[in-house]
Amino acid sequence: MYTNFEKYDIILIILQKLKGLITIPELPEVENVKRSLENKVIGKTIVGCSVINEKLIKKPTVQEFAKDITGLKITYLYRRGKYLVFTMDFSYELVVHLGMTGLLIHVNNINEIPQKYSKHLHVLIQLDGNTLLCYCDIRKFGSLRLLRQINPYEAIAKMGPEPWEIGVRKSFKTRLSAKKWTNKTIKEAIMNQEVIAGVGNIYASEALYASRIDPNRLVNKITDVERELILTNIQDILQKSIDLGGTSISDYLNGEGKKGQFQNYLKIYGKKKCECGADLKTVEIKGRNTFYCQNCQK
DNA sequence: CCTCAAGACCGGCTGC
DNA sequence: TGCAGCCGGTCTTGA
Repeated sequence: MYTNFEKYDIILIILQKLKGLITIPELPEVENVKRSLENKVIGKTIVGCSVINEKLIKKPTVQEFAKDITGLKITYLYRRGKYLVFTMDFSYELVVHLGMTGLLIHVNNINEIPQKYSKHLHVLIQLDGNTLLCYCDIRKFGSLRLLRQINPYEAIAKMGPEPWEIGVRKSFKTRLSAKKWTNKTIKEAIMNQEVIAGVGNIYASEALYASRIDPNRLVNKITDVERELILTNIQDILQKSIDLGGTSISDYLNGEGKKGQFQNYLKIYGKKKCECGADLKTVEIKGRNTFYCQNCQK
């Protein structure tokens, strides 16, 4: 089926099967969506909008969303954490979150949407030049918000630093030192978007494994050196995944059937055994499945 | 007013 | 074949 992708402008590839688990769009995947999409949509004017499933439109009302977005020109596209933000004329912003199974795809015709997603098409945005920006979502965990720039989206306003922004080390450590985290586990803390942007369940597990730190440890027991190490590993792992994710999308477009290379570098998430040979443990932290090695992570 | 844990939201998939 | 339960990012709810 991958050969079919050759003629499609696939913007996001998700649902890579991994021992019963799935990869969901976290920072690296959303970054690749942004890079793939920006050249296609910047400068385009929205000439129409159809909302098939109203549940995904969070702001404003569905009727207002479709009416207000029509006629706006997309001037810029950026990523903030796991959110995609389309900057528009007249100080509007379209804020999109892909949830777990969101797909943003730019096509000439809705028939080009992969079959798997076509029955989960929820929002159709017509661009000038007769192309379509489609939002599909199997589990409907995603969201679209059309906002005025003067009223920033709260989740983004209070979001922690981007992993590579200037001052991230200081900001990360300051936020991690907040009273609310002292008796929480380190994994829960780094998964929270207010501590650092873009880290989800998979990358939290991987970064803590790379840091040799037990995800169950409480934040107030994590030394300053260890906090630095965690941030460094978050940066390295996310960057590597961004780079590999780009390769993956390119492979799909080329119809080579490759599933991307990032999963080949996973050390812990979804695994049964550690590289050291020990059986991995799983524990539920904040309702999320957490993998770690009792031998390597202390 | 605040914090915060738990529940809700979903449907493809697995396993019994 | 049927169906309960798993999975998880974010928002909502209620204590």
